[in-house]
Amino acid sequence: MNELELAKLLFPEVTETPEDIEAKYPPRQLGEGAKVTRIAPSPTGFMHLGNLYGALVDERLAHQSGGVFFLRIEDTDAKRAVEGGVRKIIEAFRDFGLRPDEGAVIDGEKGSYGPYYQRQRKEIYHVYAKSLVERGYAYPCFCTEEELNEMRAKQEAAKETTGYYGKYAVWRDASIEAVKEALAAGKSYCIRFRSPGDPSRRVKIKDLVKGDLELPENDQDLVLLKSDGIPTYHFAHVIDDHLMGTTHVVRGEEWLATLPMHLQMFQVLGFKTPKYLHTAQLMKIDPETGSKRKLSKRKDPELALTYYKQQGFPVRAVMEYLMTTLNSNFEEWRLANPTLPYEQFKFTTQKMSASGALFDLEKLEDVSKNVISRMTAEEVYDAVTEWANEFDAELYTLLTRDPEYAKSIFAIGRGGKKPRKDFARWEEVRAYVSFFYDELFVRDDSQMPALPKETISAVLEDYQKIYNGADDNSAWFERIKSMCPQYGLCADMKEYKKNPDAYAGSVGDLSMILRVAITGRAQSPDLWTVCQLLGTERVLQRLKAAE
RNA sequence: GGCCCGUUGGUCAAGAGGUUAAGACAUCGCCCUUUCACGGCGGUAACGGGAGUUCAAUUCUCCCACGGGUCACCA
Repeated sequence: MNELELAKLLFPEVTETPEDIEAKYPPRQLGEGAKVTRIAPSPTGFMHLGNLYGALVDERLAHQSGGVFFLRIEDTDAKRAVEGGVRKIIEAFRDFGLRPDEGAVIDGEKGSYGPYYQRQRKEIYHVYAKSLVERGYAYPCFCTEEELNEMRAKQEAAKETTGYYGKYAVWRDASIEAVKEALAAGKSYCIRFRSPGDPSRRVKIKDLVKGDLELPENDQDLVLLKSDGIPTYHFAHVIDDHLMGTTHVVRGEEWLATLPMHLQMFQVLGFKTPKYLHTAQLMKIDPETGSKRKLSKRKDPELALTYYKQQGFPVRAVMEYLMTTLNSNFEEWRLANPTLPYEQFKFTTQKMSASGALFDLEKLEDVSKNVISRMTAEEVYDAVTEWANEFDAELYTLLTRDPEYAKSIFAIGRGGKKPRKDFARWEEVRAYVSFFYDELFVRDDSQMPALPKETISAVLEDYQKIYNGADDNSAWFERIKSMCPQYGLCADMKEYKKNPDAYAGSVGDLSMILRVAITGRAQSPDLWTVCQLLGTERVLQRLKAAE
């Protein structure tokens, strides 16, 4: 078989050589140890937590080392592409604060190692494919889908390894006449790799997450170019990451099985192999079966990035949560450095876990509460209104009607050494602030203390007479205490705890009556502060309404 | 089924031959307190099983079990 003739026959349009292409992608001029990483999603229109998880590793690795982090769109599968999918990807990364230095952007792309859309790189792949044919490392295969299915069925029945390899690689050693004949007949074909591998031999590779690996060599004649001339992931990965100068490939561990293929191609093409990081899958406990399983797009809404946006988790909270699962020493660092941005944490691949992390929503909420507690009232206000503008129109209207009032609500218990942690998501703000707005206020009388109705009514009525909005915190509380004796309540909690039977109740009960009347519920921030914000008129109104 | 990866409390996890087997979340109790929250103190709770190597194994080796992944002209 004449390889040169075959190559010319298959790729008449290709005039360039690999050397020509290489010349257009000079090595990057970066500092010592600078890492080049990439996030390479398919435009399926669905961004999930796993994408973000990997992207954060990429971003940190690159930016921590003075390297480059770029976004490449893997749109080689026309069937799965979704209208507007690319836009969603770009927006999702932007929303979560991950900024690629190069690659696809909203209207086009930036950077000099493009194109960053694989469909636009067709000619490049063809140059390398042609070169492989010339060198005897690739050949056309005219098998139809039916033929391949049949072959697989036979292999399964015979309990043999399935696939296109060895004696099953029927076009591997076809004569040039046979190829010409098939071509003349207009048969559809793909270009396959002529694998030099032998599965009884093993390849050794050190994965930065998984450690030392020993895998059987690949002997599958995988498809390089599909019949439409577009490459498969495998071929595109090798060519692109070589040309774009990727130093570290971060991807999910589902790629481990095909790693030997990729290593083999890097070798045959004479490319330097990048470092690999195969990250563990994010798992969750299936509520139905109770067992651990991979997060699934279909079953788990919390996997979609849009879920976090809707729920109103602050971006930083999601990123910090991801950091805690990514690097086990992050939490320790965070405790020691409560106010530093996570970007200052030294992220290392050594601390990455090789086993799959269970996604833990409760932990996320805890992280989120901490993140929110560190924000200023102003920042909370901005974030909540931005969220409400999209997801809760009524709340948005109420908050923006009087921004200063809203900010003073968020300022309660904030800024000190022990900030309150009332909510983890913006979605919870509505309930939290409800009693500050008459439109949202609801009183739950079942929260009233177990005292006779007459006592409760009397307290409410009497308090209206003596309430003074000008009281400071201690004068305010003294006044409440002074009311106690007339209802047989104990004004001193310590005394009450010693002799609970001597009294009908305590100042705590009296306070609770007022609390429920004013806030509608048994839990609220400091009542005096709440009253100050509500203003005398509304306080009296609510006391009266509760009588 | 073949191949590959993984397995420390309910969850995330540190530990890399000799430890009272960290810490965080969750949970429970106590304290602080007019409620809640915050905070403080304390409790319950773990090395999947079996062989082997060794004076010593959670840590090394092998087998098993379990969980996961992968076996496409999808990524």
